[in-house]
Amino acid sequence: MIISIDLYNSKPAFLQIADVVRTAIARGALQAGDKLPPIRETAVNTRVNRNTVSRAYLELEHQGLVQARQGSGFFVTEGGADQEREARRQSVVEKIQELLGEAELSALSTQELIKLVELEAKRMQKEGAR
Amino acid sequence: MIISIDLYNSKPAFLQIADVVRTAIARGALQAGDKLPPIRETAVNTRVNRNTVSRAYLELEHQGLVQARQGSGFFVTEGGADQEREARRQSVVEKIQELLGEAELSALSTQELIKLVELEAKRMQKEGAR
Amino acid sequence: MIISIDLYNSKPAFLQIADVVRTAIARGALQAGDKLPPIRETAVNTRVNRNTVSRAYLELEHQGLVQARQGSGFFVTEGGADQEREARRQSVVEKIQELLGEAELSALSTQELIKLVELEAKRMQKEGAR
Amino acid sequence: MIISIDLYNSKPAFLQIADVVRTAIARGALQAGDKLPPIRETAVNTRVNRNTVSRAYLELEHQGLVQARQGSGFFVTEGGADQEREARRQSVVEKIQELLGEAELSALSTQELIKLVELEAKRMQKEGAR
DNA sequence: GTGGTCTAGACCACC
DNA sequence: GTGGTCTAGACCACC
Repeated sequence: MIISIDLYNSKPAFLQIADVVRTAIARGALQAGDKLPPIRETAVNTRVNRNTVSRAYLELEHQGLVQARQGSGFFVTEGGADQEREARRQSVVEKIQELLGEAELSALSTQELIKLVELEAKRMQKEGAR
Repeated sequence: MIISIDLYNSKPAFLQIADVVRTAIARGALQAGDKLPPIRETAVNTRVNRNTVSRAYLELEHQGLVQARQGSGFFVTEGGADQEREARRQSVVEKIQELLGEAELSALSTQELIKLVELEAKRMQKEGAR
Repeated sequence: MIISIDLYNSKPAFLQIADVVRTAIARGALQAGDKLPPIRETAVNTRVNRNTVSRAYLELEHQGLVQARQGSGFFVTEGGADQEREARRQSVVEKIQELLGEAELSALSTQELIKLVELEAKRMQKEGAR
Repeated sequence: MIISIDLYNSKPAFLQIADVVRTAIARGALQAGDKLPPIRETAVNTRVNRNTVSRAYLELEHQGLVQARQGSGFFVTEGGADQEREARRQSVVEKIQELLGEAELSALSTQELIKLVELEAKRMQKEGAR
């Protein structure tokens, strides 16, 4: 796994790095027990100081997604994937609630909203297939 | 129709007033040809200066949702409701696209997303029924 | 660029100010990216309150000709000049249609009308040269 | 010649009647010495009181376009057509001046203006031919 | 320094 | 009664 970020993005580099790892865990690209790329290696790949990568990994450790083993590296924890997926599910649920509120204020029924979701999902699939 | 706003909200008062009217138009509470509450009346109800209400109504006029008739008041235009509903639909579609993007990064399938939408819709219905 | 208006004109001051700027954009005196004179400066030059200038600039922003940048000023937008020129061309076409209708009711042929246009154009050129 | 007007038009009936006659004179449909339709007849055709028609005809007499002959009717005067055509020409010239002024403020050259006049003239001819 | 929002109050035009 | 324009002045946010 190679981590790369966008240095021109205004989002702090350490947050971007943490996000990339979180997404990899959520999607199963990194599974329980898997080793994260070493700090030095990620620092080179992202053209960022080692301290910045360190901060990103510590962030993930505080969150309980990964765990450092002295002299060996960072490893994905047992419940990490489930925890991250649950957090993302929560965030999606919140956005859905906003969406439903907005739909209600727009005279859009839930039926129509779901149709729109299906429609857009198909459109994205097609575009992704290109 | 009585317009009221939240003076402690950081959102400018004139925008809040415009939004209340826009929503009323989108939902059909104010229909084509209907008269908006007079500027002075809304100023009293919202505890805001006449100029501020004036600005809100002017905003809606620029948008083509209402039209002023000198000495008579502001009236909802013919195509106003359709225009506003279409704008809101567009905004909902954009949020759906964001949501689908996020769902994909979270290993959430479209099927699961739609189930979540249905679930939340039911929950909100229940809460609304209370 | 210095904006000045006629305070004794019955046309509202904010419209006069907006028209001066619109004309400057149409003629290329203000080009895409150019900064408008600051609100306070124009208020002094036109002997009008800041709010009045503000309203004029807001009008232009609603129209898409200029754009405000917080703490920096108002700037002419990319497509502003083209948009304004097209609008003016449209307005001229409408006046030409009226003129042709009137000419027809006056037993004036199109040929004669065009001769009149050329004649008047020359007269104005001479007067402008003085 | 039958005179008819639009009773729902906000323009006063007597002015509408006078305009119809003036246009007929300018176009040569009514020539020097020709008799205008009798007041009573025009009153019936326009569904208007005889006094109103009378006022219209008097207006034209004041202008020197027609002349009453006791017990006989109203007749187009000798110089009437020329006078009316000159007046209309003058009015057209004034509108052309406005147009040229506007064109100048819009970065439209006289050449382009004349092209627009020719273009619109052709368009109107085609539409009239239909 | 630059724009954004708001108030209180004046005077006007149209109805 | 209803909207339209304007002033003088306040306080704020972004730079």
